Formats: sequence, C-alpha cells, structure tokens
Amino acid sequence: MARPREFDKEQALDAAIAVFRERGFEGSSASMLTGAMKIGRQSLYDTFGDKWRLYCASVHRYAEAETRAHLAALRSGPRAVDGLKSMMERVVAEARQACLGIGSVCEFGRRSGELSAIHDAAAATLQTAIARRVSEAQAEGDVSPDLDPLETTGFLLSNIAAIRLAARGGADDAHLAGLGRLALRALR
Amino acid sequence: MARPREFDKEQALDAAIAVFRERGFEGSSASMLTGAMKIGRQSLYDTFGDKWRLYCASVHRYAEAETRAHLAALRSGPRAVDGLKSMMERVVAEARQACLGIGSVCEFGRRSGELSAIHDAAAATLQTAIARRVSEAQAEGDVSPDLDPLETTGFLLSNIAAIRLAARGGADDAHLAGLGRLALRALR
DNA sequence: TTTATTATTGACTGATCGTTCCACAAAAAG
DNA sequence: CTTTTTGTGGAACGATCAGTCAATAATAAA
Repeated sequence: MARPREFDKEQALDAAIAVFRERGFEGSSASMLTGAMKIGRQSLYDTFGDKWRLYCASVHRYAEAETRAHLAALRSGPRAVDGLKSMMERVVAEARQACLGIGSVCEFGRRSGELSAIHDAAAATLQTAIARRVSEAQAEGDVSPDLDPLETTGFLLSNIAAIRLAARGGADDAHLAGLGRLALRALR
Repeated sequence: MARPREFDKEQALDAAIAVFRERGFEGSSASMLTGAMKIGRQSLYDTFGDKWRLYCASVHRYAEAETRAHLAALRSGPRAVDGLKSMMERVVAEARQACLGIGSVCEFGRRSGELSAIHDAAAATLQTAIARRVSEAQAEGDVSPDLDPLETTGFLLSNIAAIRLAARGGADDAHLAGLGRLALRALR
C-alpha cells in the first residue's frame, strides 16, 4: 500500500483555527497557515482543498468544540442555574482567546450561505439545550417565571458574545467577571 | 491662486466608512474605496495618506458620530431611564448596518495602539455620560440602588455591542428588540 | 524489490495588492 | 495670458496573494 499521512489532520486544523482566530480569513495568508500547521503548502491544498474550504472546516470544527464545551458546562448541577452559571464562568475564564465564531460573523455577516449554515446549526443545538436549562431553573425558582425561556436564551447567548468582544477590546478580568455576573443577575 | 478641491473630504470619508463597515480593513481594496468615494486613486493618497491612515480616519470619524448620537439619545427625558431606553432603542433600530467599531475591534484586537487610542477615547466619553445617567436613574428609583453605576455602564455598552453583533449574524428585528428590552430589565 | 501513495520542496503562474510616477486637463487668481 | 494648485487616469512598481506543476524523497504493503 501507500505511505501514511505524516501529520495529524485534526491537529493541523487546530493550528489553522488558532491563526484564523487571531487574524481572520482575509488577514491569514497561506504561508502563515502552513507555518503554524507545520505542513507543506502542497499538503494543505491536497488535504483541505483551498483556503476557503480550510476556513470553513476550521469554523465548523471550532463551533463543534465550543458547543460541546457549553453543553458540558450546562450539565453542572445540582440545580439548573448552576449549569447556566458555570457556562458563563467558563466563557469569562477563556475569553482572552479570540472567538472564531464572532470573528467570522463580523467578517462575513450573512454573505456566505456555507458559513451561515455552520453557525445556525451550532446555534440551534445550543439554543435548545440552554432553553431547557432555563425552564428547569424557572421550575426550581432560580429564574423569574415571567421570562420567556427562548428570549432569555437569546439574551444569554448574546451576552456570551458580548463578554468575548469586551475581552477582545482589552477589558480586564474583573470587568469580564462583572459582565457575566450581571447577565446572570438579569434572570432573577 | 489654485484650483479648489472638487470633492467634499468628509463626504468621501463617509463613503469610505460605508465600505469599511461592510468589508473590514483587509477586505476593502483601494479600488473599492475610490469607487465608493468617487475620487481618483491619486486623490485618495494625496488627501488621506495611505489605506491605513484612511482607515484610522474612518474609525475616528465613525466613533465621534456614534458617540454624538448616543449622547443625544441619552438626553431624552423626562426621567434618566428614558434616556437609557431611547439609547438602546436607537441601537436596535439601526443595528442592520454593521458597526465599524466592532469590526475594527474584532479584526485588530489590541494590536494597534493607534486604533486602541481612538476606541478608548470614545469609550471614556460615553462611559461617563452613561454612568451619570445611571446614577440619576437610581436616584429616581428606576434602577436598582444596589447596582454599581460603572459596572452597569459596562453592561449596557457591552449589550449594545451584543445587539449589533446579533444583527450582523442575521437576527430579526423582534429578537433584537427583545435583547434591548432584557438589557434594560436587568437594571431594575 | 516492486508498487502505490503521500510529503516535501522549489519554481512558477496569473492576479491583485498598495502605492508611486507622470502627463494632462481643469479651474481660479494674478 | 500666465501661474499655481488640484483632480484624473494610465502605466508601472515591487510585493504578495492563492494556487499549480513537477520532481524527489519517504514509507509501507504486496
């Protein structure tokens, strides 16, 4: 048979994600990418197609990993509100790294259907999980009963983005923690 | 004497702002800019220096106009909370146009001192004005007295960014209005 | 060893990038 | 008129861009 691939595809993708997070699509050159991924230029094109496909694959992988992390935090117990709280706390703790989702939304808006589909899929998964947790928290008396679970979910998701954006803008940890705290306080 | 300038400098800058808002710095080419500004290539370099200086001038002018609009909305009466409310409502109403401030923060983070200085100056002006209004609203009983005015200001500013980001991501008007409403509800 | 597949590398493409130079047209003041 | 300044547009700069081709080396199964 043949010579096996010498580099790990997903590991290389993670390196590409790191570059795209910091520099965006337009700001990342092929040489920056191959340098970070530690693969040859030809391997990049053979394995991932072209720069745009690599970007989409990066956003997709990033969105899946991020969704997984959110869902894991949401499962924190014993009460549903504890899950919501640890979700926000994780966001605050990791806000120093730029978010690829926000970056791609800012850079492309809704111009690319391919990209929008990736975002929408991840957002839908996350939305149902958070909304369920909000409803539970309402039943447990930790979230005001006169809040609409779906609208509240949108509020939380949008505040997650806001925290990451503030971090990108240079806000310090205390400021970020305050934002997380106020977002949760808004639910009571 | 000499021939006067045939185009209006600030009007041309507004056209450049429109391009940068939608495409970012890296995504905007010199030909796109001169096309939108309706000036020759040489006039661009003579008048604004180079692409980066044009971008900084755009961000600066945009930040000043945006700050002015926020301050004007804040003055709405009769109660301080009405000012806060109309500020948020204006943001919701105009969220369909991409925000150049968010775009530049996403694209460059804190990499450029020149850009950061522009943001910080605008943010400082806005912060003191909003914080004053929050304190007044507390005195009038419309905002919970156990909220820190400065922290609350940061929360409002960050939610303004969140609303604009949600709009950039494709959220409909009802969703945006809900975000504005919940952000204000969080103050009571 | 042979064969098949993959990685690496350097040279190269055509395009576009930001930017400069230059020549010429236009307009206002002397 | 001339002078002076400004705008325009074509040509071209070197650099970099994404992407391709081809040759070579490496590796593993048959």
